[in-house]
Amino acid sequence: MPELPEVETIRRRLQDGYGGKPGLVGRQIQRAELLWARTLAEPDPDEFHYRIQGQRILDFDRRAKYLSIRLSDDVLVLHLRMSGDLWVEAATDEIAPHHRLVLYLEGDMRLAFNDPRKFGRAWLLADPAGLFTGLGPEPLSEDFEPQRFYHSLQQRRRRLKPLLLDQHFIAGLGNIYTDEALHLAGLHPMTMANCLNYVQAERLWQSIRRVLQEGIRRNGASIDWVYRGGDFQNYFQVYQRVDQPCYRCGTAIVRTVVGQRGTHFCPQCQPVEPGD
DNA sequence: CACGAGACCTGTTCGC
DNA sequence: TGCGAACAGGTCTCGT
Repeated sequence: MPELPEVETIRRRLQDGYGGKPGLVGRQIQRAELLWARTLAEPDPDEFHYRIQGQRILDFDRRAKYLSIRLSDDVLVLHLRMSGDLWVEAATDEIAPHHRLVLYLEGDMRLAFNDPRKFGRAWLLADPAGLFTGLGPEPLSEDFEPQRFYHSLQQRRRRLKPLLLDQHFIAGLGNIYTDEALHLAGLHPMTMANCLNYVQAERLWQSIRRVLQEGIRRNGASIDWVYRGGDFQNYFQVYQRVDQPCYRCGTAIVRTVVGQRGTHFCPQCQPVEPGD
C-alpha cells in the first residue's frame, strides 16, 4: 500500500490517534522485540534494543515514503516497501502472523510493524539525513516548482513512467499514483521526458500534486488484503481498470508492462507523442 | 546514462 | 478440487 498518501495517512493516525485509539506522541518505549532480523537495517540488534529502550516518542514525520519516528535521542525510520503497515494495539494482544518489529509502549500499548513480504526496513539513527540524500523533490512542498520540474524533464532521456517512479528524480510516487497522474495529465507513459513542452510539463506537475492530494484526502488506497481504511481505490481512473471504459472518453483502458511494472492508461486520452 | 533482468518475500487470484 | 503460473503498493544491484 505504501506510496506517499498512504504513508502520510499512517503518519497522521499515529500522531493524532484513529478509530478510538489515542495518538502515540509522548509515550515512552519500554522495550522492543525484533521478530524478523533482516527488517532491522541498522544498527545491529544488540545495540538497537539497548538504545531504543527508555526513549520517548516526540512526533511522527514523513519524507517521501519514509516514516520517521522522532525519539528523545534518535530517529526510528521505517520504509514500508510493498506490504508494510503499522498497527497500534494492546500490549496483551496476540502477536499477529506477520509482525516483524514490535515496540512496547507505556500505557500497555504496542506499535507493531507488520509486513507479510518482509521487504520493509527499519533504521535507528542519531541523524537520518544521510538516508534521504539523493531523494528527489517532495512533490507537495513549496520548492517543487513547475519551472524547475520542466527543466529537469528536459535533461532526461527517459520514458515518463519509469522516470516518475525513480525516487531520485521525484520522491513519493509509486505505481498507482504515477499511472493516475499521467492519465490526468493526458500523457502516454512511454513518452520521452525531454520531448514535453512547457505546457505539458506544467500539466504533469499539476496532475502529480492533485492526485497525491486527492489520495491523502481519501486516506490512501486500500487494495488486496493489506492496509484497510482508505478509499482512494474507488476513485481510480486507470489503475487496475483494464478493459473498463475511460470515464472521460469511454475507450477501454489498456494494461501494458513498462519497466517491469504494470502500467494502465487510456489510449485515447493519453496519445503517443509524435516522435516517440 | 538508460534499460532490462534478477533478487528480496509471501499471499492471492486466475487458468487449465 | 488441485496445482502451477502470474501478479502485487518498492527498491537495490548487476550486466549490457
